[in-house]
Amino acid sequence: MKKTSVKVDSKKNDVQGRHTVDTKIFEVLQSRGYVYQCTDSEGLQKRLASGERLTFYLGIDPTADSLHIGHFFALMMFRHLQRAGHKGILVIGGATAMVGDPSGKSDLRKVLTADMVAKNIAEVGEIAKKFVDTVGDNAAVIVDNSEWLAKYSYIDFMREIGVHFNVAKMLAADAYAKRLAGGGLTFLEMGYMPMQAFDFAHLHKAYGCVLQIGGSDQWGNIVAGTNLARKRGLAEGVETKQQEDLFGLTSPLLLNKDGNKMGKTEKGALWVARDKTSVYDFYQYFYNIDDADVGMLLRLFTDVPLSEIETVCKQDILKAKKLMAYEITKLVHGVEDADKVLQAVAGLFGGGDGGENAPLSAFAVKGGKIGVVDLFFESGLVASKGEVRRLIEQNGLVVDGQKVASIQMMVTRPKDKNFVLLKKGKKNYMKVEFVD
RNA sequence: GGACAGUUUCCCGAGUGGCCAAAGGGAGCAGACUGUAAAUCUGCCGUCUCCGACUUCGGUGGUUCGAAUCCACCACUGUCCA
Repeated sequence: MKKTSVKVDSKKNDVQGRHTVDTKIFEVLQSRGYVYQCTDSEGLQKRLASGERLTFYLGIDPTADSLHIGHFFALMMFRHLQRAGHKGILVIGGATAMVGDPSGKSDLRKVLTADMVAKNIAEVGEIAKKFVDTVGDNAAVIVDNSEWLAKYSYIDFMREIGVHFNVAKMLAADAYAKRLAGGGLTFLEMGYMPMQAFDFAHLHKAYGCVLQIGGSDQWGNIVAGTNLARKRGLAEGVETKQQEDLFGLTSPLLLNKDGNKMGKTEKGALWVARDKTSVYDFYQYFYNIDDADVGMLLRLFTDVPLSEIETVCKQDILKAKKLMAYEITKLVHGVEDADKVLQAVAGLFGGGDGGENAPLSAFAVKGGKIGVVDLFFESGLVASKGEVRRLIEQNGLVVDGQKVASIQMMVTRPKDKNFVLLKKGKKNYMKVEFVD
């Protein structure tokens, strides 16, 4: 994996160790479209504008071994806040993943084994580091919530934390609505909210964390956290100072102009890890996005100034789209890979021969020739041989610029090179290498 | 623990003994038109040695010439009662 390219802006801190904080960060977040709900918008705005360095946190449950675009959204918010000079804590929910967040789900989550969770923790932490700066003066802290949750016994947790939860209120929360409507809400799932709420309360106590950010589906959990922290503060006699109020901030769901969730590709979710979604596919996903969504994506996932976004979208939507896809790819996969994709794309779609360096998935063929049907099927570009036949009938397959006309066709190793470029439809490419 | 309902191809959802590889919709794929966009039109959309054969309708067994459809048991999901 390449170096993480999150820069530390040292100018943000002066010599005395006093922190210079971007007091406009709330406005920045708002104008770029990150803000959906806030527990106390005015209060938070005031705190963020005060110039004081705040500690905030974002929790990610390692329920899968990679991150998808939804996480990316929250991590961008994290990045903005950290760059603005605030101190971030990234909580990897090793403990909460063992239970499973029911928020917004209509079915019970598959319960993960401890092994799976352990594996996911490592992977997710690794990827998150691309967005989260862990060095420098306001280095982010990455912690696993099992550090503090695992040591609790059931009885202690119920007595200390559970006592603060009103089930009637929990059930009224939007997060449980779908599970409740389905009628299958389990006690396990009810137990999730207190855990996450406890995270916030704990972080407040241990790190002075005052702000939790997350996706809109986290609203219920976040509010529960702010409430719990207050209640516990009182219960322990540590009266929470008024200005020490806790804040929650959520980002909207990432929807395209038709109101569908973004981040799905034909192969499933759009992943941040390159072995799950290749850099090329990642770039292509964004390039092929609807024109109407380009501005939004530029605001959310790039650092391009707002004024520039507006101009470029208005004047040249194709240029804007290209910029957006490139910038996002660069952010997630690094400059080198982003440039490589750009080069390949220029070749593939610009008429030249981009096959040579294209970061496309490759497939090796033994010997010098192979039938087209087998070739396309075995390369994995097409799911079944029947489909290969259909595609040939529909003129959808091309080998090295040559339309496949018959299922009988044989593909042979070219004389001047040792590979051949397969194309399915207009934009699905794959490289096939001939090996001996 | 008891009574009842359900489990269909990627998703939703028809199908109650042969006319079922299984209606319809969505998603997806390909072609035309374009800008690697959208919209629109057309075709495809279980697998294969593809004008024929094979395997699917929660699982296992059974009835029948013949079952996604009937019976038994099991599993899971849900509803109501305790």
